Amino acid sequence: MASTTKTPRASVPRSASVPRKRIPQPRADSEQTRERILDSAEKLFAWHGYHGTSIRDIATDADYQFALVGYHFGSKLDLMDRVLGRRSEVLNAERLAFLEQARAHSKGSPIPVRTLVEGYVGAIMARPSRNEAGWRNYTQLVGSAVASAEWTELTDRHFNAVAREYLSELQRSLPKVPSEALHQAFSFAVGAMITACARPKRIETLSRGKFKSRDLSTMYETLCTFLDGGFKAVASRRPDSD
Amino acid sequence: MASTTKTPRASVPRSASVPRKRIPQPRADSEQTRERILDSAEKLFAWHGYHGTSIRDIATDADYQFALVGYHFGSKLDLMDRVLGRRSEVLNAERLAFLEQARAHSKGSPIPVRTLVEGYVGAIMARPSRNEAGWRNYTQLVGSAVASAEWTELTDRHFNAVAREYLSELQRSLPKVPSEALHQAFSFAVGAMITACARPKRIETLSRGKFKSRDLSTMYETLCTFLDGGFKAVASRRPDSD
DNA sequence: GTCTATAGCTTGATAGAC
DNA sequence: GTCTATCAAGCTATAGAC
Repeated sequence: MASTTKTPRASVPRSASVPRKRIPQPRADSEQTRERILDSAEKLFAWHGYHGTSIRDIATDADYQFALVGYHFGSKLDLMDRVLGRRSEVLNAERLAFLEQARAHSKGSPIPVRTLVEGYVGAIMARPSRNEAGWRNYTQLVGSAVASAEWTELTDRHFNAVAREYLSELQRSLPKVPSEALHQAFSFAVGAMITACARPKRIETLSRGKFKSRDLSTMYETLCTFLDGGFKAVASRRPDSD
Repeated sequence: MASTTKTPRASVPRSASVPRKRIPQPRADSEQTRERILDSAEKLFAWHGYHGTSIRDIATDADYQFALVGYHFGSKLDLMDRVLGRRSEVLNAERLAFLEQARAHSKGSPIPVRTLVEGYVGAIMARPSRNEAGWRNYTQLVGSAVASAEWTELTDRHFNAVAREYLSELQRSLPKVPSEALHQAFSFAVGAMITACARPKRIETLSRGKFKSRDLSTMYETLCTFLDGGFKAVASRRPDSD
């Protein structure tokens, strides 16, 4: 399972006793070790689920002894939290930056729905870099975490703050939509996005192999159109009269 | 965890040696036992995931000894399959019946997109009976199964056939939409539906408790509008000219 | 059909050498 | 920072009594 090329750390002569070895700050390769463990955990959690993956599996995949995982991350649950957090921080920062830019650009007038959708969805789907294996595993993991009851607390903590920012901006753009319906629509949109990310191959099996599901950016355009249309349909629905 | 009232089977004097006891056909209460085990498995799989639930947990919840689960269902995986299959058969039958009826009603002309959406989504969300605990657990379980890589084979097997029926009917209603885009749109719709089913409380946490997410039928109307709008937006998109 | 008992394995965590 | 060794607890599966 693990064919990762591991730099032969042992053979690097780290000058046995460096003149001033101060505080036990992370060594040069410590960070690299942590990253490789996170990569493996991310991959295995994504493919076999949290409980379906053992710490031993992770350590083996990363090519370390399994006690090291505990040393660096504490409990298995803490590890899961770090896996989710590592890239959610990137996503959150990008989505907020996009929002700031859109706000600046529109100078107080409402931001088009399509733009908001593109900002939120684009962060995870439109960047070519997001098709690197690590990100694919991550989106897959987040997709199943968001859909499962077990991880509500964790995913809420990592994603809700920014989601609320977009939601309130959406409300400004669609002032006539009742807030409850908008919350519902937003969660539909997130659901569509997240399962598209988590299981991009669904198109392949549904069409019996007729359509190869190349990568996420293939779906990005259609998804934005779909969601934009969805929001607008909810917006133009006649007010409930019953 | 288990407060299920269990009929005291032991005290029912089942006439120790019935005149003609033929083949070991399921006894009267055998089916009831199987159902109760399935109910417990469904609930626990939904809340803690497949690997997060042990056969012991299931047996305890159902108030039986854990060896009995193996006796009735074989391996844990077979049990999962039965849990998924039990209600998917109901859903599939209803969705197909709806489709038949819609076809008969429209006499050869295309069925409106909104109608197709209502048929597919309605089977799982619009029936008040679907808010019974068992169905709620089931939708939650299906939601996480569909979103996770582990269960692709299983969920495909249980749901794809009917999904394809709806998909081809959608294509007849929206003949100008490229087949690939329609496949994508359909999987977005399923994603939105399934996460709405799996995590209906998302609205609650997103709105910080402002909106109680009563039950699935509350969202049904908005979801149909949203999806209908999504399909139509994809349909009216100018053909890609790049 | 249901229960008791147990075999054989894997798990998460940690103590301690280097 | 990394590895070896070990632990108690939990797991699935099954054999056999009733």
